Amino acid sequence: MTQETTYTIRQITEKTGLSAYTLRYYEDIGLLDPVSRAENGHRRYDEADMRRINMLQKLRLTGMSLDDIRHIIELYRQGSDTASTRRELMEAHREKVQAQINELCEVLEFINYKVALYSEEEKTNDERKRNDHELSPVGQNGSAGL
Amino acid sequence: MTQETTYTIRQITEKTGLSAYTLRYYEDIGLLDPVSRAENGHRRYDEADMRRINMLQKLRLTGMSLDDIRHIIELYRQGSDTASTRRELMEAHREKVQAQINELCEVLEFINYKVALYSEEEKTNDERKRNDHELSPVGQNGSAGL
DNA sequence: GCTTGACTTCGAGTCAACTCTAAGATGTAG
DNA sequence: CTACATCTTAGAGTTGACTCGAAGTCAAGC
Repeated sequence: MTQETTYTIRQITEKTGLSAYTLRYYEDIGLLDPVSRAENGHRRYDEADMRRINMLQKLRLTGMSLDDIRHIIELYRQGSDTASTRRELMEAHREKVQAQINELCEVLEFINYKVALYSEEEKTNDERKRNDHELSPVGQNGSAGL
Repeated sequence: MTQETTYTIRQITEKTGLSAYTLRYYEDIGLLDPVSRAENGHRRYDEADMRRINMLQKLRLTGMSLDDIRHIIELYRQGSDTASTRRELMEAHREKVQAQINELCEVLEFINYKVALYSEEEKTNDERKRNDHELSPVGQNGSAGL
């Protein structure tokens, strides 16, 4: 049989950006299946582990809790009878992610507005400085919030 | 002078969805300026407080830490000399938010892929069930990850 | 006058998700 | 053989962001 390529925990930390602590933690709490070992007891991750970790990271990015992720993995382990439940969970999650994206886009607008406001304040401020020795002070920026 | 409209903490919880605990906490750690009080010592939030809270919520949505938000507020309190620093911080944050949006869009793709995969699995599964009494089993879905 | 309800304070408690410590095994380089 | 790096474990500690408990004040209604 062709030997499958495997990775040490260190290699996984480099590939994923997750710490070794976190990788062991994920395994402890059942997000990863027990990772196979070299003769000395060190972990050897395989491609399937890598795919699982990738999936974890994607779902974590969207703010899904480790508990919810574990739930889906649990269902997966129970076989293809759970496919429709998994699909439903994913569809529900898709709505949440879409909502997140929409919110973030709104905040992006807001940030753009703030940047413009601060730029304006900078300009006004510079002007005041230039004229400080002969002209009266200019009013504070009269704008909203912060 | 025209009396400015003010709000009780309860009204603010209703408007913002933040708990009263959280509102007091935000004030304690300096995210809100000390809120003015009624004669009985109860908080009376004004429009400026509302705007600040709105801003806080928007930035929190993007995952900015309370500490970073406080830093910007601190700068704001120091006056318009800090406008350029604030602008730079906001521009840096804008990049992060843009990156977040991009990542979330990628994950959305991934989720769509998973939904399709699970749907496929469902279908195959149903078929297997329908034929269970006379046909041989069908192979597991041979696909990636989870 | 007594109860109810909305608030107040301060300090402590909770939760998720790590993150680290300590002690020990193994492997490689000098 | 010694030194050092890299892993192992179980369990404790940390962080950020709340969240709550206890005790007290105050106004309105019965």
